[in-house]
Amino acid sequence: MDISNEKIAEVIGGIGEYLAMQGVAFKPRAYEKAAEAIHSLAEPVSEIYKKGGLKEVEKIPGVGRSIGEKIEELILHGKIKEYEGLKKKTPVDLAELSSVEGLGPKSIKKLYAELGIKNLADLEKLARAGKIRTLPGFGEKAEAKILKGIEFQKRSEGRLPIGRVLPLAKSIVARLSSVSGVEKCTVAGSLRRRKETIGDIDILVVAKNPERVMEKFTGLPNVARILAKGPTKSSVALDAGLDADLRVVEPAAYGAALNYFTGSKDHNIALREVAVKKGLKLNEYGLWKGERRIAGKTEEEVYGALGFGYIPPEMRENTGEIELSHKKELPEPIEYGSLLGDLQTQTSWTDGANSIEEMAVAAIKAGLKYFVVTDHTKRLAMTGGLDEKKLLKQMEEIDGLNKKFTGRIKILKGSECDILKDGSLDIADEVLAKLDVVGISVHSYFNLSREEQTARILKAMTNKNADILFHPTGRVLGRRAPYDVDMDAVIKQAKKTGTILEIDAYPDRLDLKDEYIRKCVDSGVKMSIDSDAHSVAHFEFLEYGIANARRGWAKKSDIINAWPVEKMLSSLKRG
DNA sequence: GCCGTTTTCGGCCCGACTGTTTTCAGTCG
Repeated sequence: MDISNEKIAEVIGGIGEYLAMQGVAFKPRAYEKAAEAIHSLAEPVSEIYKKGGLKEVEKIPGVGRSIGEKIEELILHGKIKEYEGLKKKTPVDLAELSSVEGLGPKSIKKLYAELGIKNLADLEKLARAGKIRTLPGFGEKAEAKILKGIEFQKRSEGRLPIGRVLPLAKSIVARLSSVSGVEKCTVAGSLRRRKETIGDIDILVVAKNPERVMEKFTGLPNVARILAKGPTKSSVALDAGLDADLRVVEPAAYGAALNYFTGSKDHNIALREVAVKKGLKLNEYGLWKGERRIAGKTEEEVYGALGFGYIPPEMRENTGEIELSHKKELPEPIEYGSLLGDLQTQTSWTDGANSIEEMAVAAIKAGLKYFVVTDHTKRLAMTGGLDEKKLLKQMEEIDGLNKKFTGRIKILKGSECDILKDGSLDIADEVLAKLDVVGISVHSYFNLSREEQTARILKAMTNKNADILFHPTGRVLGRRAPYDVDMDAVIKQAKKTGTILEIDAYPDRLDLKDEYIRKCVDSGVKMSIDSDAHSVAHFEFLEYGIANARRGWAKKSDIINAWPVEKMLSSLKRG
C-alpha cells in the first residue's frame, strides 16, 4: 500500500512543528507550506515519485531538495530518520495536542518539559488537577481555556462541507445586516473562495457602531461559546462544530479588509511581497505609501494600485493567478447563473423524490432551458434501477411531456448507466443509442486495485454511447474516499474518446474536484456541471458546481451545458 | 528550507487579541 498524501503532509508538517518548538526561524514555515501543498495535491505524491523520481517531486511548489529527499525517504522506507529522532526527543502526540484551540508548539514544548504531558489524556488530567496554572506563563484562565478547548475538540467534526456551511453563514449575515448602523456585511474567508470544505466562517462588517454588532454576533443563538471579544474583532465557536470570526472595519478600509480576510493566506502573502517590491505596504487597512493610504476602499482599487486586474475570489490560491493577472491574461471563469441545462437528474422512476413533470416545473423555475432525465439502471436494484423495457417506457412519457412543455423547457432522454465490474455497461447498446444523453458511473467494487479500477473505467469510456462520465472519482465528502483511479489516464482517455467529464454539484460530492477541473481545462477536455438532483429542491446545487468550476479556472467554453441545447448535443460523441 | 522580472545569497507578511505580563510572548488567521 502506497503512502497517502495526508500521511506525508502530516509527517512533513510535524517536522515543521518540532522545529518551531525549538525556536528555529523560517524553516517551520517552509515545512508548513510544503505540507499544505502536498495536502491539496490531487495526485498521490507516491505516484509522482514512481513516474519521475525526486526530480518531479521537487517540482511541487514549496518542496525543494531537502524536503524532497525527506519525502523520498518516507516513500522508500516508511519513515524519516530525522523525524523519528525529533519524536524520540519530544515524544508528544503533536496532531492531537495542537488541535486544541490556543495551543501552539511553544506551549506544547513547555507542557512536556515541565509536566511530561504527551497527549490529550495527559493534558486533560493535569488541567483538571490544577497543575497547568502552576507553570510560568500559564494561569487559571489558560487552564480553563485548555479544558474548554479539549471539550470542544472532542465533539468537533473538523472541516464541514460547503453545502452545510454556506446556508448557515448566509443566515448569520442576514441577522447582522439587520442591526442598525450596519452599512455592509459580507462573508469572507475560504467560504467566499467557495472551497469544498470550510474550517470556519469569516464575516466582515462596515458599521457606525461596532459594539452593537459585536453584541449581536456574540449573542447569536447558535453560539456555543465566545473565544474572543474586542472592539473590532470577535470569535465564537458555533454549535455546528466550527468557529466564526467577525471583523468590523471603516469604509475607507473595506476593500483592503475584504481582500485580507478572503485570502488565501498564500495569495495575500504573494500580494504583500509585490507591494514590498514597489516600496509599499499592504495590510487589512489599505495599501500604504509611507503614512499615506493610496488604496483600500474597494478590492478593485487595491488590485489596480498593485498593477493587477480584479481576481475572482475562487481563483485566489496563489497558483499562477497573480502572474497572469499582471499580464492581463487571467481567464474569465464561468459566471454564476449561466447554465442553460442540467445533465444529471433522478426522478421517482428510481430514487428521486419527484415525477418527471414536477422536475420540469422546478427546472423552469431554476431558469433552465433543458434538462436530462438520468435514472439509475437495473444493476442498482436497491434504487429500482431501470431495465431496457422500463427505459423505453420512460422515453414515451418524456415524448408526451415535451408536447405539453413546448416552448418552456426541453426534457431530454438519458440514463445514469452503471459501469459493471469488467467495464461493460448495464444496458444494451441498441437501447442506449436511442437516448439523447448517456451518463455512465461506478457504484460498485470501490476497492479494486488502482490498475483494475482504472482499466475498468477507461474501457467503459470507449463505448460510443457513453457520453459523460458521472462523478468520476466517486468520493463522498466526510464519508467515502475517492476510489483508487489514475485520473491523469482518465483525462487522457476523455480527450481521446471525446467523453465529457462531469462536475457533480451535489454538495457532498463536488466531483470532479477543483484540481482535476484545472487539468481538464489545460488538456482541452470538456465538462458538464450537473446537480445530480434527487428532488425539485436540488437544482440550487448547481451553484456549488459552478463555484467548483471557477476554482478550477473553467470558462464558459469548457462547460457544455452552458451552451444552447443543439450545440450541447452536437458536442457529444453521438452528436 | 525555499526561492528568484532587482536575487544562486539574503531575504522570508502583518496585525489583533489574550493572558500574564510591568513591556511582551504565543497563537491565530
